[in-house]
Amino acid sequence: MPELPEVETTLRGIEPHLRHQRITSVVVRQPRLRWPVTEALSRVKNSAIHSLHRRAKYLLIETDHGHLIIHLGMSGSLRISDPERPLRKHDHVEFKLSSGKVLRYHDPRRFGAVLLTDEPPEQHKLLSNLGPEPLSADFNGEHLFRASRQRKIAVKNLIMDGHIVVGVGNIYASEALYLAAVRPAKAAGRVTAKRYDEIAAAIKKVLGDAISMGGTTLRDFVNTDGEPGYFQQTLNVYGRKQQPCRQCGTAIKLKVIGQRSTFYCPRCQH
DNA sequence: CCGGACTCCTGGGTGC
DNA sequence: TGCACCCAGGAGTCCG
Repeated sequence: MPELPEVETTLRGIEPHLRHQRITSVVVRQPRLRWPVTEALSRVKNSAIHSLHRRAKYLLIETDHGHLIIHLGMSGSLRISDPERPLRKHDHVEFKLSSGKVLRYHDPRRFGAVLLTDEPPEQHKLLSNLGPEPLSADFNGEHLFRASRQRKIAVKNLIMDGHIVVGVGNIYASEALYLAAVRPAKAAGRVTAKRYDEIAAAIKKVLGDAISMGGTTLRDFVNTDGEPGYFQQTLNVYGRKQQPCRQCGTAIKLKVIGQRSTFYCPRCQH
């Protein structure tokens, strides 16, 4: 399940293979993704790729004929491949490149998206109301503190709200709150400024470490079937229900918050 | 505006 | 080994 570090790792993996390329054709095998992949996508045929960027978990590919906006949902991946390589089940969209390689979008659960927009991507409605990037200087404890006043939602839901800060998925939300020693269910409006400093720092650490890890284990994105080095970092709480806390030995608890599994140490986190 | 529920989908795990 | 069942999850959308 790609979280922000995996999306960043994907970007870094495919970027060298797409830079200075032209898209020579587009094949859509399964148009039913999060939003239908329409015929309009074929407009990128015969256009040059100028740049790749990431905003939140969206990959943005600038071409002569608009920006491709790609989201991996929770099971999506992008891979550079040789065209004669056999298709895998769920290889839904393919871009042929002037290099002779192809970029394949693969997504078993089809929660992802492949869109094309004429607008500057930051003005697209999916991107226009997003909060700051978690690793940017705009994101800090003060930002969280201000955004959380009068809010009754659980602090975990606050940090997972893309309007507040982008890129904090379910796994890293639990991990960051563990590092910050804050109970996930605590009302966001009742968390102090000081503790938001710790939460912001923990988010930066968890995501930053995961990106470094992705970078160091980055596989060749060409012709690999395996996933790149996702989740190699040691998780402290996520998925560790009933297992001992690494700091104090207390059994890790599982609690569903906002329909999502949430893990925490009842002794270390308050 | 806010909070919470619902929704899309398939693979993997479990229990019988 | 097969089958029914349940669950996971990003994030947009809807409802009260």
